[in-house]
Amino acid sequence: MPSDRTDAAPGAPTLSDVAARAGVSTATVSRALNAPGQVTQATRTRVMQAVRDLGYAPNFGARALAARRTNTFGAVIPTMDNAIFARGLQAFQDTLREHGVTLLVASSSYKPEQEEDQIRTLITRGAEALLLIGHDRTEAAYALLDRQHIPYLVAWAWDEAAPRPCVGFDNRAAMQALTAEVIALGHRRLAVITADRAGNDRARARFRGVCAAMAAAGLDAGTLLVEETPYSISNGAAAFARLMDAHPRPTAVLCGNDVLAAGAVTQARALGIDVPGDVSITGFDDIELAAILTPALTTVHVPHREMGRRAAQMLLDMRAGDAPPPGLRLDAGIAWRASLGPPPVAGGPG
Amino acid sequence: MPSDRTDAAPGAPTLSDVAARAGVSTATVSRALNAPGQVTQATRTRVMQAVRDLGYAPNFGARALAARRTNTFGAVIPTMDNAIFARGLQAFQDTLREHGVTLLVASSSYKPEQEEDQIRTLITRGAEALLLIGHDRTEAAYALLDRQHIPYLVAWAWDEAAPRPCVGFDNRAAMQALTAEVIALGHRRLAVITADRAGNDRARARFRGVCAAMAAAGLDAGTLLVEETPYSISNGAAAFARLMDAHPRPTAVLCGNDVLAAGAVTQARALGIDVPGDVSITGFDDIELAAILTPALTTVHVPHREMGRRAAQMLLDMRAGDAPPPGLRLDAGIAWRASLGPPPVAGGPG
DNA sequence: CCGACAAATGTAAGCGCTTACATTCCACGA
DNA sequence: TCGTGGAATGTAAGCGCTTACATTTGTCGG
Repeated sequence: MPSDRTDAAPGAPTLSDVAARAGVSTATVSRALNAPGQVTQATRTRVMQAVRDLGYAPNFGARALAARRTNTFGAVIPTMDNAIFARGLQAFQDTLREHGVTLLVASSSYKPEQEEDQIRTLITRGAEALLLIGHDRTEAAYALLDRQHIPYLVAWAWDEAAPRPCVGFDNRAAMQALTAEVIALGHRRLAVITADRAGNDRARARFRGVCAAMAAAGLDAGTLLVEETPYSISNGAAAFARLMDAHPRPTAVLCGNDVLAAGAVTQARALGIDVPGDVSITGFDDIELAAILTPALTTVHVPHREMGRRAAQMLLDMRAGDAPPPGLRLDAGIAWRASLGPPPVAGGPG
Repeated sequence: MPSDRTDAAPGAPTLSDVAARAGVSTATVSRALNAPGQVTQATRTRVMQAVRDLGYAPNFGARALAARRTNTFGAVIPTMDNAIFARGLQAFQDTLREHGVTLLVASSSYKPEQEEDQIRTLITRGAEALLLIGHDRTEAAYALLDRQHIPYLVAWAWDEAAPRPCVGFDNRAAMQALTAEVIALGHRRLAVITADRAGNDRARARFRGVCAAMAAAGLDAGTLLVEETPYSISNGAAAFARLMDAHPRPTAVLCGNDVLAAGAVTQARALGIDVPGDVSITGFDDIELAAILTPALTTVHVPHREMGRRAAQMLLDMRAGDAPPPGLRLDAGIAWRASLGPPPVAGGPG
């Protein structure tokens, strides 16, 4: 019969309720829970029984406050709407879990102010380290991170000039390589469907990759048709439809990612345009969707899982006090599938 | 120059650092932050400046501890891997945000023990109310919820017999209606690709819907071919391939959800089987993917957004102390697309 | 059977915040 | 000029936990 004040209003059970029921002090309960080795087998059993009887669940806030650690990391991704970040984040989370760390995820809807907010929220909730996507963000966000002494890592983007730890692939180089292949197949009239480039360094880098490949092949980048639109299947479809109104039509449409490409492929079918017979379409990311489209999408394969794993490892090391590691560059290759082929004969080089 | 002990080790700035810098007490800072009206304009300005200067972010744990509220809800969904729950959860979250509530999401991988764990974790982190998917879970999980006095709501499933508040649609009835249409088109040899039914009441209900429709049409449910496999595109593809080895082949394959159906459709193409010419395929959920498959998928349309919105509203009411509401049933209709048609003539009723 | 040492347990001081209550300040009317 | 009341601010007591330190218990050699 607990005589503790906490049983006046029967709220959720607390440590001292458990202690009272088990007939020990709160310190012993705490130890039984967190360092079982420091407690007698008999005591532990008694405590555990009390925990079960009461349906006790510890209060994270109180624990964090007292112990000065949370074992929690955070990640802010641009969107949860599509699968671009899902696989990498899963690997990130799995690796963290192996090390006893919980991951909190927030999304910014590709908006810098919202990202800053989410960073603050995650810090507030005790994140001891943060994973961020790409380099573009407000100065205030970086300042906040520094003031709070929170280690952070930029992922999904590798940039040799970056003044911050990052892990990822070279978006520009990967897109340049893909574009070079497209050009090698004979395509001359190219178009791009890109996400908003403002505030999105990955999108900008990919776009620059296209331009670089054209320049390298002696093509005039001024002939490149550009559609800029937020990531979504329907936006990709609409952008593709607009491109098909151009005269002359482009023979290859390079999409900033697989989601836009999915819209393009779908729209092509709706318009009765054969892919890749009439127009070739490429993506970027190689999400699961890419392989099940009709035709299956030729795209840039990104090592999502490895990136997630490495990111987790790097961030764990940084929390442990290691010096910020140098940027880690992973390779992104081309996944060859059916949506890319030579240009139609009638529309060949001219 | 703060003389506070907290500046000995320059950790993250705290309330009292801000107070010192602004030249006021911690109480005033707290008020400036949480109840700006109670503080002079001048004071507020000074405090806010100090907050910015220091890059202060409040400590959620400490705040929750002192204020005894977190404005946080939780949701445990079976998986984040596919899009089934994404749209509904987004609407849920948006509605909560309008009311100043933050959502924490965890996933259980369709495993009851893991779900129990995640429920405990969310409670631990201060969830004041929980959204759960479906009715199947351990007794211990329900006991925990009750002990902690946490209001919770079951979503994605409506069941008139449920002893708990729930919001959703009638999985059995919806699947029965779809199956009835399939039978009405002339199909007699049916097959089902279902998720594991153990621990998944939605999958069981959908399966029962198929059986009920067959019984109602005078078909022998014993002739139904059944493939049970975890939700994933590749599992759906493999299950479909197995079904196509049967003699005689089924003329319609009813999938437990769109993800499995996506696998089936893809596999059909790989096998050179025409959909719906040779075999019809249906899904369930109507996720974005359904419309962009080739052929586009006939499926059960689920009112994800409305369900999410309603769930949020119900849970907010419950937190406010309202009596648990009666179950709320939403309608799920059929989204007619291209993947369902009459059976091939050679394989007609016989 | 005793003392010494280690293992088990208890005591109590905060962790950073909110908020009830106490105090101070200020504008205003008499 | 002073008293008064409400607004602004300060004081300090916890919220539920962990952990340094103190105390008790148990074990073993002599």
